[in-house]
Order: sequence, then structure tokens, then C-alpha cells
Amino acid sequence: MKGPTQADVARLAGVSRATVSHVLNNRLDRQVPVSEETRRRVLEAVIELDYVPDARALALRSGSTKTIGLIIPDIHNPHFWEVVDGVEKEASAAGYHILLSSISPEDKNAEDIFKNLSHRRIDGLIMVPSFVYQSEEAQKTLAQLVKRRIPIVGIMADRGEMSFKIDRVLSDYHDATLEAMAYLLSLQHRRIGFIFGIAVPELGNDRLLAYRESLQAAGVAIDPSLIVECGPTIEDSYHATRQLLELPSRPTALLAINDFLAIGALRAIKDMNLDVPQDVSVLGYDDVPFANYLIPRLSTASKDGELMGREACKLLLARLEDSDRPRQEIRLPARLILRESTGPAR
Amino acid sequence: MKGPTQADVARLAGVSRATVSHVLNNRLDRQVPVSEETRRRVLEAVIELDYVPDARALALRSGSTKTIGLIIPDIHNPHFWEVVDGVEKEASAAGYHILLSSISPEDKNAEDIFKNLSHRRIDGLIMVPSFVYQSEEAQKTLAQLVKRRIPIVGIMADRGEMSFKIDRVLSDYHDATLEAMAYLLSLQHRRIGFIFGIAVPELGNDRLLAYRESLQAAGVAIDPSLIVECGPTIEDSYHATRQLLELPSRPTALLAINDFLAIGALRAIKDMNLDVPQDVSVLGYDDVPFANYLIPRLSTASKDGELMGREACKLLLARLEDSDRPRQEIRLPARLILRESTGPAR
DNA sequence: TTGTATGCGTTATCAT
DNA sequence: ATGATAACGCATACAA
Repeated sequence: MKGPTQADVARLAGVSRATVSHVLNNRLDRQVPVSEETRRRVLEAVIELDYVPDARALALRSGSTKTIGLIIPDIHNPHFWEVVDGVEKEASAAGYHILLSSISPEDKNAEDIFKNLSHRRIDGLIMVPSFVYQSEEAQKTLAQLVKRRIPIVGIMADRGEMSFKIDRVLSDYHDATLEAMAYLLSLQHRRIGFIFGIAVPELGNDRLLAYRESLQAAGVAIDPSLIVECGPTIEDSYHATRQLLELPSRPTALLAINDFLAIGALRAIKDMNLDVPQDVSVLGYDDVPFANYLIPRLSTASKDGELMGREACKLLLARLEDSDRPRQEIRLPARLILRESTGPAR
Repeated sequence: MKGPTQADVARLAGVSRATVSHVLNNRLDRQVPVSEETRRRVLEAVIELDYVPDARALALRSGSTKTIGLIIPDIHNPHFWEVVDGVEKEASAAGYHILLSSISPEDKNAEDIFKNLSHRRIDGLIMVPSFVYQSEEAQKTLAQLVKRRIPIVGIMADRGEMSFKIDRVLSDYHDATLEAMAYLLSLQHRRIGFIFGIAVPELGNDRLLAYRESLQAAGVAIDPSLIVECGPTIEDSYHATRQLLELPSRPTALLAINDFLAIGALRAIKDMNLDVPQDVSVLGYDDVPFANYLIPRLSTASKDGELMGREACKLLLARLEDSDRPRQEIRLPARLILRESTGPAR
């Protein structure tokens, strides 16, 4: 049931527990000298018993758990898996493990999960802080973490209303959306639908805002019926798209809040015997791996989730090294990728 | 930097540390009686200080870390997200956290990650044991875990050559593949390609075996050039498909080792100006969420990853409760889902 | 060169 | 009803 302890090794090697510790911790540096003979006996005993230091005791003793908490809003969205992937690569290279939680704001027990996570005495936390917007409890817990100076890195939109002083990886789709809208407008699109299928509206504001700005700047009236809020599943976007296309005067272009939901949009359009991009253009966000393989290939705005994850993790590791370093913000630009799903309005 | 400890609470409340522990642990049951007055004071102090028990100390003391290790082979494959999702839901409901590692067998440091993970003194481990096939080191580590009676649940194919005595969630595509092949054969398909894009060949043997069996039973010669092994990315499957379709006598149907890779296949077919299912039928595996929304809607075999994850987690939790219970195996049937991507051979 | 003693934050056993 | 004290497994300052 339980593995061998340091004491077992010491007993077998015929030395004291402290000596075992010395041998194990002074690999090559000769801080505490140990005779070759003793060292050999200890090492043999270690192998003999398959001894492995107990991480729990280590954590209690050292204060460090070698664990990083990672909170993402939606485990079903491929974009976040890229983020997870990036974080994990960077973390495991540094000997850290990832404690993953997907906290969608609909979760009744969002606060519980978050609280519980924070109690684990993780070394640091990386999060896409969507759920925080919804819950005062969560904000309080977060405030505690900040107060205790647990290193936290937020992955968020530039305009996020995060009042806490934490390191951040900033990336939003505001400018990319401006660009996308300019492109669509130049193609004579005037009725542009927006499938706002996102659990936390705050997370999509960068796109929504830019959408509105663009329209206004171009002197196009904003039609509220063109913006449809729905849930975060493909099915949701499928229905949202149908709703949009059944409008008396249907849109000629569609913005889907992410590539994942764009799949549902493409399907809905097809089911209504319409063609992309002939009848309606579709533009997604995230440039998820399969975006370039969909039929038609999806035009999208890209944030490079893996890079975001990597950078967030680096930020965290750096702060773990030096908790007093000035607060950092890394800005990762998004870029527009035009493929086959967008074309001139007809 | 560090949170308040039990001692701080005790000091503020003017009682001993033990009393604090008593109050906190005997919520409602009156095992150890505590006066209302004392109880109140302690609770107040707890709130005042935002005291939260230290998980590290708890772990050391109780032996339990309330953490479950989860190892999946490929973080990019949506099927495994479903598994993760299922595990996570079940686990977090029981107050457990997930230590997630994606160990692809190409990983140089697969053993390291695995070893490291096992040293964390996790309470239990759920894994898709693909990487184990490749590495002797990993097998040794696994053997240690088994010896120490760390609860382990394997999510694997029925015919998996796992010699260890662990609880298992069994699910493979052997029978579903037989079914699929019978279906394709009945549609007069004779040249059926197989896109074997998988990092660990062992993981796909259920399908490959059934593929061969079916062909033989039908008296169709097996053409090795129809089986193309490739990597696990969409791009890999894209190229594999092109290779298949450029064959002098090209296949009329394609089995893609999973839905994710089927996307690449669909795209490749389209790019060669062929039609699905008119010119070539495509069949995937996993019934990933977007499968039903692709163009065309993808025929596939379904394993319900989320359910697998849930069941695996339940198995683990049950063994955590009672380590002596008889070894369990849960068999989850796969079923064939016919949609638009398959049709008669022309 | 090696061993002893102490503390990390808990819980549980035993006195008081 | 409450408190002193001993583990849990380890690292380390200090004594031998």
C-alpha cells in the first residue's frame, strides 16, 4: 500500500536517515561530504527498495508542490486545448505538473472548484478568468490568492476588466475583427450576422465591440436581430445560424465567435441549400488545427493558443523564480487568415 | 506569501491547535464535544483570517492527496477530450482533482513524465496505456505502482495485451469494424483503404484486425498498399489520403482511424475533385461532437468517450473506497452510426 | 564524515 | 470540554 521511506533505506544501508538525505540531495556538489563507501551502500539500498521520495512530505517541507493550476472555461473548445498543450509542454519541461480544471460559468459549483483548487497550495495558477466575472465568491477567493502572493497568470483579452495586479498574456480579437470587418465591408457586405455563442459574454466583447465600431464607422446601422446570442455548443450555433438565415432579409456574411461554432454555421448554411462563400461568407476565430481542412477552408482570425499557453507558463515560472520582479504583460497579436469561406457579397 | 495556519487560528481564538482541529472536523457529528462558545470563537477566527487547511499537510497526514492522475496519448484528438471531460466531472463531484498528462509515445521523456507522476503519490491513476507498449522503463514504473497497490484503471481495447491486474474500462472497435466492413462490402466496396494514423499502432489493432478478418471472410485479397500508416495529425491523414487516391486502382471506401483524421481525408478527397460518398465513402471512429456537422455528415463508430471517462473514474473511486474488491471490468459497446459519408460503390 | 534534533501543518490518541 | 503530544516523511543546522 505504501512505498518505502527514507528510514527504510537508512535501515537497510545501516546509516542514519540524515545520511540518506545527504547522499540523495548532494548529487555531485560536495556540500556535505559523504564517503564513497557509504554513498554506494545508500544508493544500493535505494535501488533495492525502489525507494522514491514522498512528494507529499517534500511539499510540506519545501513549501513547493511543483504543481501549477490551470483553469480553462470550456473543455470542448479546441482553442483551449492548444493553450493547455502549450502550458503543459513548458511546465513538464520544468518538472511541473498541471492540475487542470475546466470551469464553465454555468457550473453550479464553479466557486467550489476554484476554492478547492486554491487550497491545494499549488505553486502557481494560470487561468482564463472567465468564470470570475460571474461569481463574487470566486473574486473573493482570487483576491485571497493575490494577497497571499500566489503567482497568477491571466490569459485574457486586452480590455479585460481585471483589476488584480497579475502577470498577463494579453490577446484579443479587437483589431483582428476591425480588419475582418473592413475586409467584409470592402466586399460589399452590409448585413453581417454575429453568432455570439459563448458562455461568458465578457469573453466575446472584444469581438462584439469591434464589430459595432466597424459598422458605425462605415455608416451601417446596427441591426440587433443580426446578433444572436446562444450557447457554446455546435448545436447551438447550428440553430443560431438557421435563425439568422431565416431572417426576412438574411445576412450575406457571418461572424462565428470561434472556429468550433463555425462548423455548425457551415452545416446550417449547407442545410438551407445555400453556398459558402457564394451566398454567405463565414469567418471564425482561433485558427484551430482543422480550420484549414474544413469544406470550405475556413477564414479565421488566429491567436495561436499554444504560444499563449507557453508564454503564460514562462511568465509563471519566471515569477516563481523571482516573486519581486515587476509585473509583466505579454501582448500576442492576432492575425487574420483569409481562406475560402469568405468572398464578395452577391 | 503563505496562508494562515491552524496555529494562527488557535492563537486568535485563544484555544489550542487541537481544539481548532476538533471544531473543524466534527462539523455536525458530535464525536468530540466542543462547547458552543468555543466553537463560535474558532469559527470566527477562521473567517477573520481566511484560514484554509493546508492540503500538503493534509496529504502527508492522511496519506491521501485527493488527486487522480490522468494520462492520455494525444491531447489533440477530440475523443480524448471527451474522456477527460467525463473523468473530470466524476472526479470533481467527489472532491478530487485531475493531474493531467498527455504522453505521446514519441515523447522522449515519456518515462520521465510517467515516473514523475507516479511519485506524486497520487491516490489513483487512470490511463490510456498506449505509451506503456513502447517503453520498458514505463512498464517497470507501472509494475511498481501495481505492487504498491496504487489503484489504477486502464481505458483500453478489449484485446489489449495488458498483463497487469487492474480495473479496466474495455472498449474496442473490433465488432463495430466488423459491422462497418459488412456494410461496406454489402455496398459492393472491394477496395477499402485504411488510414492508420496513430502514434501507437497497438491502439489501432482492434480496427486493423477486424478489417483484415472481414476482408478474408469475404474472400477479398488484402492489398497492403491500401493500408497506409501515418502520423496522428490532420495533415498526416491529408497526405495519406492523397497517396491512397493516387493509387492506380484507387479505393472506393476509406476507413480513417478516427474522426479527427477523417477531416483531413474529406478535404483531400475534395481537393482531388472527388465526391463523398459518390466516388469514395469515408468512415471514421469516435463520433466526436462535430462529426454530425461536417460536410458531409460523417459516418462513424462511436465509443462515447465521456461515458468511458465517467466509468473509469467511478471504478477508481470505488477501489479507493475498498481496495480489496474484486477486479472489475466494464465493457462499453461501440456502435456504428451511418450518416452521409458512406454509400454504394460506383 | 556521520548522527541528532527540530520543524513543516495536520490529525488522532490520550490525559486532564 | 479541552489541551499536550506524537506521528506523517523529509531536509537541514548543528553537534559529535
